Parts: sequence; C-alpha cells; structure tokens
Amino acid sequence: MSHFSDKLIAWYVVNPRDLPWRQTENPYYIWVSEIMLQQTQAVTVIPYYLRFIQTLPTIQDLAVCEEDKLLKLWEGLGYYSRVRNMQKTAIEIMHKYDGVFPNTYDLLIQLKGIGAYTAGAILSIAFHQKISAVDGNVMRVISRYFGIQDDITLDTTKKQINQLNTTLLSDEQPHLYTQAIIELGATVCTKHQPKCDVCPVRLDCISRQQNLQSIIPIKTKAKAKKERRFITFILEDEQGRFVVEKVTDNLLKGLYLLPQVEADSLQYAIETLESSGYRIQYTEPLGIYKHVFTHLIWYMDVYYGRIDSSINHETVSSFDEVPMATAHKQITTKEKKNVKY
DNA sequence: TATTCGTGGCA
DNA sequence: TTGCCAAGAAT
Repeated sequence: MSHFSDKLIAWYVVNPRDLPWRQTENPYYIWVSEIMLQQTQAVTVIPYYLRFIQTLPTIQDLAVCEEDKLLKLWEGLGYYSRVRNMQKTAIEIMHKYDGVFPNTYDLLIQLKGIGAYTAGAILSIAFHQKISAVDGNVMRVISRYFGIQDDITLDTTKKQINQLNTTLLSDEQPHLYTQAIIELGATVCTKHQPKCDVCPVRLDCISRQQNLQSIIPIKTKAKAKKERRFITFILEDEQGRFVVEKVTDNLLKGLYLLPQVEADSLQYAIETLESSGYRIQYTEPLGIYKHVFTHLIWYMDVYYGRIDSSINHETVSSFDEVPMATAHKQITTKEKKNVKY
C-alpha cells in the first residue's frame, strides 16, 4: 500500500546493523533495550544490554534484584531513574499481570518509564502491532521527507509527525517498519552530513529536492547550563578504606558519591565535614575536575584527606564495590588533572 | 508548558 | 573548547 514503507523495509532488510536486541522478540528484552536506548546511542548500549539480560534473564529476576546490584548494572549509562522505574514496572507486571507482559497501548502507557515512544516501540517490534513509535530519528526523517519547517520541540509538530508516521506505517510488517525508519535516521538520515545518495526514499524527499537537509529539523536551542562548585574529598581511614555517601536527592539518586561540600574555600568545606562528624587529620590537593550534565556543570576542587575511623560512615575498600556516579568515578580512576575553575 | 534527569561522541 | 544531541519520560 504505502510506497514509503515498502522502500524503507526493502532497504532495511539488507542494511541492518547487527544489534543484539534484534535477535529476539521477547517483550522483556525489547523493553530493556528500549529503555537503555532512550537518549543513548546504540553502540553505547550494547555491552550494558548483554550484561543486563545475562544477569537478569527474566522479569522476575529484575523484580527481586537488590537496588545496589541493579544500579551497578546501570553504572555509567546515566539517567538512573530509568532502571529504578523499570524495577517498579517489573514488580507491577509480576503482581498485576502474573508476570505476563501487557500488550495494549493503554496498559503499557500507564507503566513507570514507558511513554508514547517506548509503548509504540514495544507494541510494534515485539507484538507486531500497527502502533506508531516516534523518536528523534523518526522526527528527523519525517520532517526532512515532508519538508516540515516547524519547530519539532512543539507539541503540535510532534502530533503532526506522529500522525504522518501512523499513515505511513506498514500494515503487514509494522515490526520491520519501526526498526527501518529508526535505522534510516541513525545511519543514513543523520543530523550531520546525511548520506542522501544511498537513501531509499531520496527521490520523494522534499529536503533532498530543495536542499534543506542542513536546516531541517528545526529546533529551539537549549538554555545555558548552570554551574556549581564543590570541594570534594577522597577520604581514607586508618584501615585504608574510603568514605562514600549514598545519594538521596533526585539527581543521581541511589548512586554513591565522594563526600563533597558546595563551597569555594577548603577551610569552610573542612569545617562543614567536621560538623557532620568527620575528623580530618590532613589534606592534600589532587586537582580540579569538571563534569558536564545535561543541564548543569560541576566544578570539583578535589583533596585527598586522611581521617580516623571514629564515626559512623559508609566505607569501601574499592570504589568498584558500589555504583559510583561517573562525575566522581573519574576522580578515583584517572590521573591528576586541572581544568579552568 | 517548562524543567529535570547522565554520559559519551562529534564537529 | 564548547555546544549539540542521541531508540524520552516524569513532574
């Protein structure tokens, strides 16, 4: 029926990347891969995905997994609420659906961590249902193909693109269509220097005809990141163990950080730590580190500190024992360095 | 509707 | 070096 989907699928079946989640249609594995792939490139996900399904091969394994072990599997992947929400959903599927993965949009959209895209991806890829799944790739492919010059961050534009994608969706092979259009966006219709000469739908593409590839999709630019400055400590006690603190705030919740104080002076930071029970014998500067998050930047003036072990704090003999945020793991593993503070 | 939430790659 | 952004969702 649809010209577009036939060409796309014909191209995809001979040009697929070899990605491990394409060797299964188990909805649990498709779900895991789709959550990991949110805002994350496929090549980054591959090793995490393989380790995750090997360690937690069933929904029940995920539902009963201890939180530290779970976050350790996610360590370095970012957006840690993804895996925390995934466990909530696994528990709900065990109790409410007797461990059987729900297979309608209305049921999936109610689950924690599953939004419109992920619901559509699971339903089309794992259950072969004709449900649209629009991610950043689809937004780029559709907006370029139709020459849509509206801001794609607007809800009205997203709705329009979702409607177009629903119209284009293959009746017979929705599982191939969804993967094909995403694959095209990821490997051919890329943000920079799209490979239009090998695109299966280049002849009908408005952006190709009018040379608009570099200006479509149109997107409002991001706000400036806020900056925060910390004095950060690698604290070692008399037993050679290191102090870590488990995060309770939303940002990096459940992960572990080095002790740190939002401050500009070492003296104030030490006083703050001592008022919370640490007794610091001496300190030694290790350098200034920087870590960039999506919406903020941390500058960390790092010191090694020796403490006695007279207070109750959590310690590890190796930072590998706990899930550490990358912002601080880099401090424990990399060489001394200095950035502009 | 706007903001929050990680990390690594790339131009 | 800096900013963008990648198989988005929650609040």
